[in-house]
Amino acid sequence: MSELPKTFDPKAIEERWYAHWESRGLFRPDRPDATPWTIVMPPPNVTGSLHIGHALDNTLQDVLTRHERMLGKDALWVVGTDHAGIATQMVVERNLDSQGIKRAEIGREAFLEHVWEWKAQSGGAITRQLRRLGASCDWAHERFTMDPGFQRAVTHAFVELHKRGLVYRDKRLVNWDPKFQTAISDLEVETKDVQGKFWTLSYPLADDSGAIQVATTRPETMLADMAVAVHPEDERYKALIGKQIKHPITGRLIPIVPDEHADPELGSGAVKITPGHDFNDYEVGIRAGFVPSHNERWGRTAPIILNMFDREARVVQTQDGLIPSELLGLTREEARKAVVTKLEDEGALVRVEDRVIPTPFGDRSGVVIEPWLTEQWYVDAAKLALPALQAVKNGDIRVVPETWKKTWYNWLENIQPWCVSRQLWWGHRIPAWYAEDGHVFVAATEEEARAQAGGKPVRQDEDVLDTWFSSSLWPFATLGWPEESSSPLVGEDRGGGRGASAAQKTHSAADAAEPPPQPSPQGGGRKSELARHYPNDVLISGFDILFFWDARMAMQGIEFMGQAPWKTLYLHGLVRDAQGQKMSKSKGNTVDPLGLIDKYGADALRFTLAAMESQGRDIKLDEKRVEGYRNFATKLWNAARFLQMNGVGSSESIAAPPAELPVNRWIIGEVVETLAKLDRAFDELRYDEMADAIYHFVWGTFCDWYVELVKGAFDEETKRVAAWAFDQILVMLHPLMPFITEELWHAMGQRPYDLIVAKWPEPEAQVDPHAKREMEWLIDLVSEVRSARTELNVPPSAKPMMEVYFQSKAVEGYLLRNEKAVGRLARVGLLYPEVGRADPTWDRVQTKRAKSGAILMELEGFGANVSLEGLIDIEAEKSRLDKAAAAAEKERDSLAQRLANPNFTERAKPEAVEKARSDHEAKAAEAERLRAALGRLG
RNA sequence: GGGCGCGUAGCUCAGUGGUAGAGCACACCCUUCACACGGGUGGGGUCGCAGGUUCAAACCCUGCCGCGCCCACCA
Repeated sequence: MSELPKTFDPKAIEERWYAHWESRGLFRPDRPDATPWTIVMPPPNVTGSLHIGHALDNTLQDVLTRHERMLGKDALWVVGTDHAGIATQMVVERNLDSQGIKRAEIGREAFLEHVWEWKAQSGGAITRQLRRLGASCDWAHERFTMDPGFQRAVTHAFVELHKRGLVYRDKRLVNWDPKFQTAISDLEVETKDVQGKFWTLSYPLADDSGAIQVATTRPETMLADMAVAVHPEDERYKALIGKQIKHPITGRLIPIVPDEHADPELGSGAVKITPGHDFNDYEVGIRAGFVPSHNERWGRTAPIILNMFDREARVVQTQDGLIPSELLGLTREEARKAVVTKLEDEGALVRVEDRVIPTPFGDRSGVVIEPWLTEQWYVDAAKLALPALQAVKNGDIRVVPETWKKTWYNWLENIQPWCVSRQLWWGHRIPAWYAEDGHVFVAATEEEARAQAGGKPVRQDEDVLDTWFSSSLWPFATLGWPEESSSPLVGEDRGGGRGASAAQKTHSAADAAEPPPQPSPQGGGRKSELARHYPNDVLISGFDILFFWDARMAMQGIEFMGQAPWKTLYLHGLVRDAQGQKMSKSKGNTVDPLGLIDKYGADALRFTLAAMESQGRDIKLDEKRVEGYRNFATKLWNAARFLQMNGVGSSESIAAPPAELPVNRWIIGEVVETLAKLDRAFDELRYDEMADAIYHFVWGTFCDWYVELVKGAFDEETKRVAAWAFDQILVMLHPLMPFITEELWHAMGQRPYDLIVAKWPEPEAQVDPHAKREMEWLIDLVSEVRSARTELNVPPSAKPMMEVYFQSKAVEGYLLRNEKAVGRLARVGLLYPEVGRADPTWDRVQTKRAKSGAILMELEGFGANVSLEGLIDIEAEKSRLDKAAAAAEKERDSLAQRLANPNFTERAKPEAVEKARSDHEAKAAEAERLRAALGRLG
């Protein structure tokens, strides 16, 4: 036992304990025979730094992991970083730029070397920051989504999917990001409303018999128009169907086609069709027959689709060579202006209106996305989605909160093919090789591909995979998949790692470093890490990546492992600022979790995030709240100091010590009840309830009452019980506040093991209802006296005498056993007159005292007067009693009214009626007592 | 257009059928020998609005008002 400093300084202990835990391998003690429990951390971007969302996400995960570890399980929290294709490539490219090095000039290989170099030097700052939060993940096996093992897994997955016909190459319109010059998936497109214009153009008929008006929000794309569509039932245009139009700028002859896409209500009812640059028009083109359909895609004579943009979205010549040369090379914006001017000059511009246009933007680049015709690799998401959908429907995956199930269904039911190729350099190179004739071979290695090609030379696909493709393998690829190895999981690419594994290997049960773990029902030990830890037990993620990551993990996990990747999917909300605004760097309203940790300690931040995490809501983070929980930590710290000063140390047993004193029997029961609340909260993943239960027990029960009640009365029994109860507090609070609890755990006594691996309590002790009733009576009495004193302005320093009487032996016992505590807490001296309540003499005593100035206390089975001759105003006392009596009467009457209603007594649940009856009796008696007291005052 | 969610004390939020809760803030009192990052006491709510179901509704149902988010090709 060591003496505690007077003030609690989180900084002084956090770093020390984290290093201690990590260096001894306590985040993953060797428990081969224990029941496995598994969670994987959403791998943060290697370029990332810890923001408040990470802090929330990882706090929630750490709370569960620490709890499961304390339950004796082989708790594995998988950690690692994501290579983050676009983000990382951008960062490195920018760095090189500032040194005057251009990516395009140095070439792919040299660039990738720079990326790896950058990663070795500055990547993974976030992993240090996670440590500051207290995250107890398995660093010894830290992974990276580009480490060699992961590369093998990704390649294997892609090749397998291809074999199974679930991945294919296709030429169709994609969302093209002209800034990054890569395809992106639907999910990476954000549609935002932009103030734009609506142009109505006049297209002349080729036979000079007139013109047709078309409306568009993108006039520049008219250069690649291939048709004009009208609704087949639109009477205005029926006669024109089949006629040709002479395009006003290019002179191209294009048909008027019937298609239901044309909305007669919108614009002129006729719409220009540009299949190469608009998703709708592409579909119209297929229906009208001038765009290759999916069936004829690989046919010999695929129709041509006109394209007028290059990869930067600058105007290029269409295949028919009809775009006027002065327009070539213009950007989209320039082309729009030029086209409008030309149309105006020709009198083909009918009208321009202002209009709000839903416009697609790249979520990372921020530029307008261009639908563009390219060949890309696609995953047949619709097929993979079905079992993922089913897994939630049939309960294989429990979704918390349940409301997200509908979103899950809705998205998976309408899922589109997933474009997984990216025209980037940094990422998993697609394992596809092309022969000179264009034939494609998908294989794990070039050798295999060449073999498939009959020995002819092959060239690997230049593209890389969507980062989410690799991270969707995270729940099993981190565990050694595709190898079904039975050897312990081996981390890869641990360059600069912290070398915890050596310590872990030397750590064994012989050290008595931890209590015996809970044995696995399967016998454990024999199975591989993959078999032991898949499926994972829980996944915790923000709902913002539900589609990006969670759903894709479910699809890949079921496809490759035959089972959903996790038993429970827990989704939390976003952290917002105190005003409820989404945090963003541009708004400048971000809260830096590390700053909060510096100021208030990691425990306070963790506790705040957990306390505010109620299911289904975003969190509005208010720094005041963090401050409040810092105060809570200080309160706990000082309680420990106080116990120490009174000779309380650590508990000798995990089971509650034997106790005779009601106050001790009572606090043991309160621990048991708190534990039950916590266990329920853990079952239901209710973090707010965990925090609430332990907070109120520690502060409101243990500190405010137990410690106050036993103050100055630390006999041996009380010391033992106090030590036990405080130990239980430390254990129960540890998952939420790991640092301060570990510190106090050791400060309170010599321990055979660290708190991080201590055993989570089991309710071996019992609630003693007698002790509970007694202490609650006592607390009521003290509260009543205090309240009356304040109301009647009795000086705090005054210590008047309180004359008491009892109606029953039981109540007499309550007071006699606790008279010192009552005297101290209520600040009164006790006086026992030689009369009882049944004795009419007592009534005269009360009346006499009341008239000369006394506070009259009336509790069930008990009465008292606090003599305050000359100190109180009788009128004030009268009004106090009258108020109390009126309140009791009001409740009595409302209960009486309910009981008088035969509908209630006949139809309500019997328990409800019974409760109303007993409440009514109690209230009636209380009112009577108070009125009697009032009567004595005249 | 479809879907989801929210509206409870000044603020942030619990509470899912039986007499409204917490933290913070606020007011008053207290240098009581663990803690002023503390202790004590207290004020404060037509539970968005209107109907309905029920003996009984903050809680269930319907509609409305206000706010937020997600999805969707209206040129």
